Amino acid sequence: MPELPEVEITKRGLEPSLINQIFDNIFIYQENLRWPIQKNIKSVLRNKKILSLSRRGKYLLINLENGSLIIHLGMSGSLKFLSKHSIKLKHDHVIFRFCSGSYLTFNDPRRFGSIHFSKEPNSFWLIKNLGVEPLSDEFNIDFLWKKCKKSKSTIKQLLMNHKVVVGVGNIYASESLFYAGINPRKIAHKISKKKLVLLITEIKTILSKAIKLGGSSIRDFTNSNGKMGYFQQSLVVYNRENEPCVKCNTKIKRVILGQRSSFYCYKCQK
DNA sequence: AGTCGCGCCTGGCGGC
DNA sequence: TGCCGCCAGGCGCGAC
Repeated sequence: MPELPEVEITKRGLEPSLINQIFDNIFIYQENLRWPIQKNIKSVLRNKKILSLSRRGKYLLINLENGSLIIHLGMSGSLKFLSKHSIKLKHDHVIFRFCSGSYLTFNDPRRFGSIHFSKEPNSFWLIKNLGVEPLSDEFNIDFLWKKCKKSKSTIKQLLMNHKVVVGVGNIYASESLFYAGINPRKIAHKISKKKLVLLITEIKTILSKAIKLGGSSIRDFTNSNGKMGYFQQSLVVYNRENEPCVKCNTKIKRVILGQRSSFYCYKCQK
């Protein structure tokens, strides 16, 4: 399931191949993704050149002369660059063809992903209300302290609230709370400033590390080279219910918070 | 205004 | 072996 690191890896992987490509045609095999693909997307993209790629939260932005293609990978989405025509795979919902004869395919078994076009992506409805980037300087103790002070929800739910901070999904929320020694069920405004400082450091560290290692993957994610990420091998609590804690050997617990599985060690995380 | 529960969708897995 | 039912998970939205 792609989180911020996976999207960043996809972006970095695709960028060299996509820069300067000019859209020729778009083949839509399934228009009902998380949001229906807009009807005019073919005409909007045709003959437009790709200038750059960027990322906002888990949204990948393919920036053109006239606006941006906004792609979300949902839970199971992946993008692949193909230098020449190839057989359409199951769940290849959209295939972009470039004038060079190369292709970009959007594959997404669960169809939680989406594809949009916007002339001004920063004010696009899916983007404009997003919180701060966790790897930016805006994600600092003053910011998180203020957010926590006025929050009645648990720290894990606050971390996963994309109006607060983007890109921290279920896996990295669980992992960073473990490293910071904070119980995911702890109410946000009851956590000390000192602990929050540590939490910020751990989030930044773990996301950077995951990007470096090539992204994590539980089941569905493959990066743009088609290789499985291997960060999953270094997950310490996520999906490890009843396995021993790496620090103290206590059995890892699983609880549901906000409809999501959360994993933690009740001895190491207070 | 902040928080919570719902539903979209498919593949994989456990149970019989 | 085959089929069924359940579950995961991102995230916008409506309800409170």
